[in-house]
Amino acid sequence: MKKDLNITPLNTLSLVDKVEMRINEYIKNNNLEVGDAIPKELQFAEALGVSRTVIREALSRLRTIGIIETKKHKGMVLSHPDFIQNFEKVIDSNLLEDETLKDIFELRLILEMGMVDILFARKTDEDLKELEEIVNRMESNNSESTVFKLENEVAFHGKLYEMSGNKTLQRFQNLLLPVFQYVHEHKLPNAEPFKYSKKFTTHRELLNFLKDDNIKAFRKGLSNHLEPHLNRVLEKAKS
Amino acid sequence: MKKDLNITPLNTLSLVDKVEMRINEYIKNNNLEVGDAIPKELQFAEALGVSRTVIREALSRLRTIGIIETKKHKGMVLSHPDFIQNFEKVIDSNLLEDETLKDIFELRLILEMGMVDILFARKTDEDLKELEEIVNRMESNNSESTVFKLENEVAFHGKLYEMSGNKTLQRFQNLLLPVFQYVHEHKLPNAEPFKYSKKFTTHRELLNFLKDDNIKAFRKGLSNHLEPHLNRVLEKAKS
DNA sequence: ATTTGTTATTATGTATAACATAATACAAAT
DNA sequence: ATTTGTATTATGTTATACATAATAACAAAT
Repeated sequence: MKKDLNITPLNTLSLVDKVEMRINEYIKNNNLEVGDAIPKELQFAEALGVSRTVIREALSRLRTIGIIETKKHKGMVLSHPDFIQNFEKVIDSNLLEDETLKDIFELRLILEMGMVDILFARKTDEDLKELEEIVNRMESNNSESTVFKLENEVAFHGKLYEMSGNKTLQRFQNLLLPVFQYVHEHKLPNAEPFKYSKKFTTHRELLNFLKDDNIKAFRKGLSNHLEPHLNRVLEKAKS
Repeated sequence: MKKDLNITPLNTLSLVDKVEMRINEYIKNNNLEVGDAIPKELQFAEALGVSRTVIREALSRLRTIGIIETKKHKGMVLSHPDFIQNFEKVIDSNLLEDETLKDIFELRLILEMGMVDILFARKTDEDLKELEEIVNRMESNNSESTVFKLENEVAFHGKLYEMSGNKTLQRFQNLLLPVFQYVHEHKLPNAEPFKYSKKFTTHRELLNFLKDDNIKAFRKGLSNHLEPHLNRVLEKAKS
């Protein structure tokens, strides 16, 4: 029997919240760059008129997202935040929403389809040689061990990301992979046997398209290769 | 004249580091789910034999990455971490490495090229109507104001992401956009006049491909549309 | 009977003081 | 000249105390 007063509650920012903002401003306003030192905890505390406790918690937040680094017992300096690092903990927590998990599943497909141009622009002969070795292993390894199969699958696609030359993309995909596997196994309908509309494009064929510098065929082949996954998320869309 | 003793330094994890891990373990081992309450600060402090200060800093980290939420003066509960949220602060800090910035620039192109399949699977007539309105505005707005042009450009491509139906992708792209603009303007060589190898594909044409359900033409057109950007990152690759 | 006021309890927010420990610079010793 | 000792400094950690908001239980008022 709650009455909806339709009035927005006033947001009481905590001291730490405010201090965090102030320190961020301080860094920006002083045009500080990576490597530059920032004032000591006590200096901040005195300047802002709050206790060291509050300062420490605000600094702790900045440290958590990676924009400052503390040299123990020495001081703090600005540092390059790691774009990817925080994802790891988030993903590792197993607390993401189901919808987000599915979004991530799609994201991985999107990335792989979208990197084709860059992949072809940057692939080297050395890359292709390595990739061929992976494919060879996949074919020789007919032991049907599901674990090995998956391992090789990951190696193949992982190599593609590596070949893109985009480290952030590569790390991002590495992070997405476990989510992909998880959603694949637990969150999507009608898991296995999938009927391909056409012939299934093998890893060997994909490799050959790369070697022949045939981007069109590769794109089509990759699309075909990923079709079962893609279809599952698209089926969902229709229902 | 450093002597290399060939002995690995012992990693001195701070108490907070350890406590953070312990609390993470606690959550996992007890199979706690979103919405579940976690013990009070004092209970943690007592159980782990450390001061409340340390507990608070560890909890602060978990709060920063979004896996717990504290109801002031009441207690803490597990919450869905926001996959994107942490990026905002990182990007806003202006402290990312140049290489990461360029990676992100590419990432945005990759996303846009890669989402075509999903885009076509999910687009609705309503979407197309909205998109058409945007294109109409773009064409009528011949005031040549760079600001307006950019605004419309953003609206058009933003709408494409919205049409993908993938909220995470959409938010991700929104985050990437300012980086994209920044790199576009400050970090890449030979900025403007770009000679298209073929005829430039306009927004109107892209819209029509969508309406005609012509995915092939759209893909090609989008590739052409993004060519100047793509070429710039690929030029870089060769040098 | 419902609302309002009172009170006690609890948990987080904040402040303060103190000590531990590692990094650094510099003096002292050999 | 290199090593060793020492003072200083800044962060890491603990302990204690109080402020404040949420909650519940119950009394008082209409």
